[in-house]
Amino acid sequence: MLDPVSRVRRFNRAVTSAVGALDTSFLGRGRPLGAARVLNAIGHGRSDVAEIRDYLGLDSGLMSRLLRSLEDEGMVETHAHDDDARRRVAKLTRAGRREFAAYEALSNAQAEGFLAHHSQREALLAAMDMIASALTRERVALAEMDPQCEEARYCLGEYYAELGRRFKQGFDVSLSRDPDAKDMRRPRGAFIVATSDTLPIGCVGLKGTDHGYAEIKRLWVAPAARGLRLGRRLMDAAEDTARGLGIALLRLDTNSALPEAGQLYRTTGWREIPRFNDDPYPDLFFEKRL
Amino acid sequence: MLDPVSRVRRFNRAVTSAVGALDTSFLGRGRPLGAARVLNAIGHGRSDVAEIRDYLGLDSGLMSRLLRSLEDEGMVETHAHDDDARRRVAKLTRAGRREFAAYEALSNAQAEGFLAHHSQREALLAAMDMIASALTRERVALAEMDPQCEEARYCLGEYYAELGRRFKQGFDVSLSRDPDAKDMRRPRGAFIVATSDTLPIGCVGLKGTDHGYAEIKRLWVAPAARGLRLGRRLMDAAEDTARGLGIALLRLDTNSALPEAGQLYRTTGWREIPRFNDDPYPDLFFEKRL
DNA sequence: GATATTATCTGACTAAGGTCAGCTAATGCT
DNA sequence: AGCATTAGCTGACCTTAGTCAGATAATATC
Repeated sequence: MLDPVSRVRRFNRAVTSAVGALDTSFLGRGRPLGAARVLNAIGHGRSDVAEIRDYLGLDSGLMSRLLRSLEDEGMVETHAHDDDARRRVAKLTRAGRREFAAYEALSNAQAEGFLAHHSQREALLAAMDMIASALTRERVALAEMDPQCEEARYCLGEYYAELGRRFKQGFDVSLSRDPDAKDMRRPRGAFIVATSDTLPIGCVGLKGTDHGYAEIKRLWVAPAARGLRLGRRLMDAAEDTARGLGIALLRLDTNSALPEAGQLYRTTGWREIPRFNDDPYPDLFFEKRL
Repeated sequence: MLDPVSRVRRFNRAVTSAVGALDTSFLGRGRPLGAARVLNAIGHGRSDVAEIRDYLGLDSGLMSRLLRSLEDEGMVETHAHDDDARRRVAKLTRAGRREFAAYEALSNAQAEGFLAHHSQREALLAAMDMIASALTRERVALAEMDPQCEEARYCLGEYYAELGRRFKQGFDVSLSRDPDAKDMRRPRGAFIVATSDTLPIGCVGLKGTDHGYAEIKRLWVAPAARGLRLGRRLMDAAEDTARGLGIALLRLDTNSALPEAGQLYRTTGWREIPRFNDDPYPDLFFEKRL
């Protein structure tokens, strides 16, 4: 009853019936689930027939028939691909977009229903984020992004908020040596964001300098994604990027109030060095030769 | 991307594919899912055909055929019920028990796989408990249990641990006026446990005294189940039980370090009264006339 | 004892999902 | 130009899940 495996299995049971309920509500629109899935895949922007087939794991014959039935219903139109007339591209008709919106409304309603009447929404959402991250761990994607894009700004905002909570004296970005966005763009540096199924869950910045080394900045992992060794993956990616840019020496600063960060650096080949800047927040300094 | 509904839907997507993976692994044993479910239901102790049918939501014709196919495979034997020869009782054969064990092993392996390589197991399990409780909120069952049964002891252990964390001075059961188990058994009192799909998630004790009133003791709600208004449900059940036992006056003590408890009492008809015992831990005392 | 109710089973039927071999037309390669 | 490959389509077929109307036998009710 109380061992970890039983708890996971209890969770599985609870979730299985919830998933079944959503499927049932989808059936309410009078269309088999297979066709509804295809329609939704197209609505979410997947247009290439092969891409949809791959995403939904369908046999090509079945896919073809489902697409045909949606065409007969007037929900979908297909055209030959511009570059390759063998390939087909599907798009929603006006009626199809209306139908897709109805499915979206159902999904949203069930999500809202789940949150409704729960007085600890934020805790519940954090739990869901954590589980979704754990379940899709092997599908976490790292990608270089502009340090001023929406995803990056979200990560940095969360990062600053967390420093504010964890530093006794709080954290004020304007007092810190805020890296210039242009120093974290190629070819001087880079900014890497980890996303799990559209949700940003971590980031790291590689900041170019004019002093013969680059700096690692803004390493952050969302609370929901801790325990997945994402920090290590981000650092590996940042170091690889640095190597690719021909950078031979990396430095970083951190604070002893973030022990898990120091621990990560120490176990991945970083060497503690004396203070190399006058930023008021850090009290620990590291260096790594690539 | 970051609004609550998107986060719930991301969770749904993650979980849907995980559930599908478990179903697929079940298919690996060469038996359709329907038959596998019946076999597992029997393995988990459901023997009455009608009970299984009801649990799995199957049509009686379908159920009959699935049971027949399991019999043909030699996994299951059915007999007429002792008291009513119309009813049938199913039990696993030796081969059926072996097959059931194989399914159990699959379920356990996938649960263990989920937990494996995750360095924050306890946080992950707590998140799963919370979500499972929220999903099965309307299926939380309150039942009177013996205050010394396994479920009750688990709840009390968690309750003491939580007091230890929340009281500045810690909590030592032996210093508190630990209610005698016999005072929380009928007809003097009762002990009520809330369970969600086998997991105990809350409790409350009704302790009989010889002073013309009964006391509410050991009200506890698991962290994973907070926000579901379970505390209120437990209190309602305890008060109903007290009424049923002919008790006209209830008292309780609590501590201002547990503000949510005080809040609950104040909004449900309890009236603050002066200290009525010499227990060192409580600093707030309430009374309610039924 | 007759009649109604029940628990389960059987046969007939349907929908949905899925597989597979072969077809057509476009494209890539030499 | 000729051949192989690729993307998608079609027809034939199968399994699973599910529904529904009786049939059968045991039990409950009057």
